Amino acid sequence: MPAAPKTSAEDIVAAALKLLETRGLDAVNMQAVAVAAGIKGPSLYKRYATRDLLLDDVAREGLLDLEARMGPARTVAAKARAYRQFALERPQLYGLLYAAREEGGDLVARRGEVAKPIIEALGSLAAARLLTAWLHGFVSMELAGAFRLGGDTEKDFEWGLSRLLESSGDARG
Amino acid sequence: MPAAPKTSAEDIVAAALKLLETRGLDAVNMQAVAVAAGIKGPSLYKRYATRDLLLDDVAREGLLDLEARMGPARTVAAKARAYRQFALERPQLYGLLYAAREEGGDLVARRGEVAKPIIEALGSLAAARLLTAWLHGFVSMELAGAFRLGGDTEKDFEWGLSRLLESSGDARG
DNA sequence: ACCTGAACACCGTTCAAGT
DNA sequence: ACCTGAACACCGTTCAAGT
Repeated sequence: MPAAPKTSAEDIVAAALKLLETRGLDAVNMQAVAVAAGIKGPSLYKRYATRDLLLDDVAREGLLDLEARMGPARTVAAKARAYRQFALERPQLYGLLYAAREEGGDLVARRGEVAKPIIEALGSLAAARLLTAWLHGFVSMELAGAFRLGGDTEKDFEWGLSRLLESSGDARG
Repeated sequence: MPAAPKTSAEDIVAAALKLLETRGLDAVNMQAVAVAAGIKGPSLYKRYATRDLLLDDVAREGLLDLEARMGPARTVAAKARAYRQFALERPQLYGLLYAAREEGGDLVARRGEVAKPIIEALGSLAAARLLTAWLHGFVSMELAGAFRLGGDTEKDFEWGLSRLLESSGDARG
């Protein structure tokens, strides 16, 4: 007899995302995700052959959220601020986005999608790499507590941003 | 009867570092590190209460290596190149350096030490944060394969570096 | 087709006992 | 003091059996 699914791909990824932000990456284990999605651990393997593949899908969903967040921002500066806000609001998810895993997956390509609007707006691959590297580095270090001692992180972000956008023709957001 | 140690802190960290670079972070487990250092798994807990504390010590050693590598470089540009070379040569170790773990540890402070010479040379905390954020972001993305498609990574690095050091009074290395 | 309980391997960690 | 074997908990993963 054909069997009715008790859950869906959306529910599974949503359950994993919730566990990730509320209890951290370690809490996103196959058993916990499965139960949160209404099934048992082993059943999850019908959909994801390994935990890494599940995490890839979680990251993919996170990248879509990030793109949606940056999309409406018209200037590069506004996109950069939206990027940072996303990382500050969902630090565990942001950490997952840049934790390289599966070789076979297309995560690397999907990460590249985030940078595309910036490359187009700046009109230069080198300039886009300068900005995106700084952006990723800045929020990574901020999340890791690297700026804990002294200084005004907010001001440093804005200062760096305007410094990097100098003479690049981007309207100030 | 007092018992003679079969190994030393140096041997343990060295064994862990070797496992890290040759077989990745997952291979740095308590059993494997212990055996590589000449003892059995449970004995390692006499020196490190948890695996995370062992990894903290490995990261601490890695940061000392990184500082030693950057030390001789006289200009900020040369320090930045040394930083990148270190990351490219020891990617697994570099990944470990910036993977936040123990709250109680002093790793965050030790990471700050690496930036100190750059802050001093540039004479501005904001300018140092701009450069170190870009540096960390650039090599992180490079290691993660973000620059896989198109462009000349080497040239982009040099371009970004000179762009960031413009009008900062740093002699070209 | 999809779900489940039972089982296995591996790893972090503890502990009582050895020297 | 430091080392060890045995044991436990937890988790990723497999599999035979259910519907």
